[in-house]
Amino acid sequence: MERAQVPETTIQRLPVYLRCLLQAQQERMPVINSVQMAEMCGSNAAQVRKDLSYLGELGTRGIGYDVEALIAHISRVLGITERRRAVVVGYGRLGGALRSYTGFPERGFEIVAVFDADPAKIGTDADGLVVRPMEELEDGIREVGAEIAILATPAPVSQQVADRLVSAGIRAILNLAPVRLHVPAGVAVRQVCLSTDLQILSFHLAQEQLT
Amino acid sequence: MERAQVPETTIQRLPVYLRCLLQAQQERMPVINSVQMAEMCGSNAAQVRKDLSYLGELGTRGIGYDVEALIAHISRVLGITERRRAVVVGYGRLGGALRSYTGFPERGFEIVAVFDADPAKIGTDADGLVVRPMEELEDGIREVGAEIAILATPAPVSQQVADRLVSAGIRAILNLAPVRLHVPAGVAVRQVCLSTDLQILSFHLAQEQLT
DNA sequence: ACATGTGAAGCTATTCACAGCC
DNA sequence: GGCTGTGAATAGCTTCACATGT
Repeated sequence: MERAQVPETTIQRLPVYLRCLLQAQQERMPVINSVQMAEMCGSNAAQVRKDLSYLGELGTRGIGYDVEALIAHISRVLGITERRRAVVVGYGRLGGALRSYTGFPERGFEIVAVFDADPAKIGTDADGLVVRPMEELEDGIREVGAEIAILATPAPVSQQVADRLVSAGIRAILNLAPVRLHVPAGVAVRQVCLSTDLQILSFHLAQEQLT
Repeated sequence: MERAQVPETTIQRLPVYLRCLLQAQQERMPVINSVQMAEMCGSNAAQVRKDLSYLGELGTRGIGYDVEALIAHISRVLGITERRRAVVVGYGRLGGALRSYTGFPERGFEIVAVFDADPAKIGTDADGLVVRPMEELEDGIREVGAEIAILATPAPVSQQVADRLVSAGIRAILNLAPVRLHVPAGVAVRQVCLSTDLQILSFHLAQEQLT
């Protein structure tokens, strides 16, 4: 293992840096420095430098960071130099929105299959893909070579679907249902819960209101 | 200021505790202890106790925590004893999914208005609400007394819409567009970016793959 | 006996400040 | 002179371990 260990907090900021670098690239900036990056992504210069230094010595003293090179490097660290294949499981309103979200392809991801349990949806069009039945989940995942699953099923069934995803070889799950998933070690899960975010916002409103 | 200062990390876990307590309530558990809570929400007992202790002395030594009382207390801290009113801005596929998401009402939130810029959508039904034009944004927000905005507009216009939300008195924004919003102090923003989450998952896949 | 609440210890992350290099 | 990379200092979070109360 060459790369010592990039802290998890740093990893979580890499996508932000990448976004800001892509913007700089569009603005035809050949080089960017830590102060500019910090401004663009709402951080501070020392943090940016420290984070990037975990990935290697990527900058040039007195100059800054080469935008192209840094984009390439962060993309490599994030493992998105090739587009990664993902499946959407649960084609309700949220699953539908995710399937047709245009931001994924340009950020390194491709939706390659869609599954749902509802017989009325099976076989219908999902923005260019066909909605497949849950019975085909394991085979379908192997067929298309998907590595990531976006889980947009109803909360009560999410755990059992997750178990099947894992047994089909999925190692990364983005869970949109408000339940904690139990998965074996080696499987990465990220939880997105909009109600949770709203409740945190509500806390801040409540704080202000007790003036 | 009576309540010393609840750490931000603790606040972020309160919604998780609340979810787990509601589950305990449904299972007719009158009392729960820190070990059980930790198991249910994937934390550890010391963390649970420390977090809850920031809110006051809510447990009984030798017994544990009264489920009902703790639900009430956390709800109060999160400011969701009354349902908070939110507007959805941007009624595309994502905005549509959010508007009809049934999880909000039971977690303390109510969508009270929907706005969009597209003339073809204005006036149409949004699951029981009427899609209103962006021209009515400020007046509409004041009219319905909304405190929170869920921002699901295209990335390029999100900042200018956010500015208008703030000038209309909104103090909490849930931003679903992949751009950093600049807002004045006193306005809380939470950023949800699914591409970011996928990229973090991709990093973990990449780590494993370099075996 | 049992489980909370909490100082203290240990650990991780952020910020500072400057040496090192262009 | 300017900007990176980084050890040192600081701040913040988590875990431990036990005194405290039921």
